[in-house]
Amino acid sequence: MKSDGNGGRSNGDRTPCRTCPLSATPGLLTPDETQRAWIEAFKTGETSFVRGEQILRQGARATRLYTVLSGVMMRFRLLEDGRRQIINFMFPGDLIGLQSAFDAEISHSVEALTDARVCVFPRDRFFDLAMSHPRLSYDITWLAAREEAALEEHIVALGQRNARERVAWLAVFLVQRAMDTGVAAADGVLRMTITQGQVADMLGLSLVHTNRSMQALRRAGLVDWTIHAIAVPDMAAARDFAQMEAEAPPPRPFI
Amino acid sequence: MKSDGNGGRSNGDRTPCRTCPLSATPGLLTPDETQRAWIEAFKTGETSFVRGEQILRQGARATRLYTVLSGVMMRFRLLEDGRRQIINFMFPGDLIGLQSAFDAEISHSVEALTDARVCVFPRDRFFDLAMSHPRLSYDITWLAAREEAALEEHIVALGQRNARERVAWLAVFLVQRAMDTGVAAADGVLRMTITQGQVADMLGLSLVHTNRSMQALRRAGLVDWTIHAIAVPDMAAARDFAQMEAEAPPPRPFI
DNA sequence: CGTGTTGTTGAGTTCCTTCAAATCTTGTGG
DNA sequence: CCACAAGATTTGAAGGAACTCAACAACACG
Repeated sequence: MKSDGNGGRSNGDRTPCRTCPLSATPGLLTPDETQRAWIEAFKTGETSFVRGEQILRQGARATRLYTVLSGVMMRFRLLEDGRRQIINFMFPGDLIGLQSAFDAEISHSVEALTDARVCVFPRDRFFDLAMSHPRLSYDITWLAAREEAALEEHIVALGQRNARERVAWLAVFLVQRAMDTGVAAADGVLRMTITQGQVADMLGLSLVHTNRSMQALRRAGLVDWTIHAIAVPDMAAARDFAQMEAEAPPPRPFI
Repeated sequence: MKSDGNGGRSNGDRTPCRTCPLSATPGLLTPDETQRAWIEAFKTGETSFVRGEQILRQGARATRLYTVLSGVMMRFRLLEDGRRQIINFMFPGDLIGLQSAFDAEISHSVEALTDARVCVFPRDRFFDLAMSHPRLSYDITWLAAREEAALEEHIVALGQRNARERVAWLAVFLVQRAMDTGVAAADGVLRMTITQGQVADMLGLSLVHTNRSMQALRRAGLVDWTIHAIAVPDMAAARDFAQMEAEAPPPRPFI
């Protein structure tokens, strides 16, 4: 094991794409044999991160693209005065650092929220890949469009919902996403360590007010969110409270 | 002239891509001769919209993709109770409806903020285009990634800034964007009709508070925003007030 | 068994919203 | 060209949502 420039430990075990763990994920569309071969050729290795480690650092020059193999990550932006805004989350199958394929400097950091493992691709071969394998390029565009839709949701949440609605919205979003990607069982409980300070930074609320909002939702029986786990006993009720529309996301491709 | 299903008037004048008005825009990378031919083959026509008309309607099934040729548009989302959140803006060269290339139902509406003209592409040929012309597909991914970065900014603004900072942020964003795309001269003044109600819906603020914030910025000499025009006399000062980082966007490709 | 991190609670203040009404603009028809 | 209606902006006042400051309790880790 050796440490690479970006932190995290790359390790010799390189899962062949044929036995990619993501193939077992119900919400993901497994690529066909041909695509798999292309992906395998593009891939340079794998890296593991422990909870709290950073995959990308704001302001750095990006040299890689990643796909999440296991674990959950968050993407955030730091302001000069130290304030932090969490932009969104990455679950297995999500692509990390697509913007960095185009920009010299990255505008955000990415940190592991749980222990995580990622698949590594070289940034400088991305253009060639896109030219020679249009099908993969198409799937990447698909992923980018979907990511955009998620950010759209986040904007609506921040712009139109009050504190308790935001907390409920985020809980439902995370638990749903986790169930879709196999990170959580289908029982509405996501076991993951998130501090209230992090929740506050996702939702644009103060820590104290976040705490009180979480308590209110717990008393109401809608969301029981502790540092260890998020539990949403009745997804429909919580969704309703947060004014979310039920959506069945179509299966997504992955790289 | 005849009206098509989505509103707007398509008209017989079809600008050949060779003389595309976007070529004159400083912030846009004109495609080369080969690409231009592909684009021209993909294009089905042009449509004009007057201020207030809708290009896409939330919940409808999408059949087309558009590129803005002239004018400014906004993309927004309606909640069940009538609240509205404006997601972002489209300036010349921006692609409209990329998500609709993948999703059956669109999650937002798009409306013309000024009289506008768009270039129309058929959605059902998008996949074929991506397969046969990887270079165009790559550029579209580029655009999607850039759009994502803009939404990221919006999230930071809503999550971390107070009312006056948000108004200043939006003013700078719009004026800068307008100057980059040739919609406004390089004098920091964007002549465009935007009501305070619209501004409120972009920023997640009440109309009354939006009004008071705008007045405060006017008194401070930072932003003079009337229904007819946005004036930012000193971009650097306004940017500083809104805690924005100065950025020189690289030229963007367009379709 | 300390020490640092995270969560909880109380009190006071600020920011933002809501409601309501008045003024100003703009467009339209007579 | 004026009168009028509809839409947009402005102002005041009061209430509520969210923030800050500050202290303490619970927990996790070496």
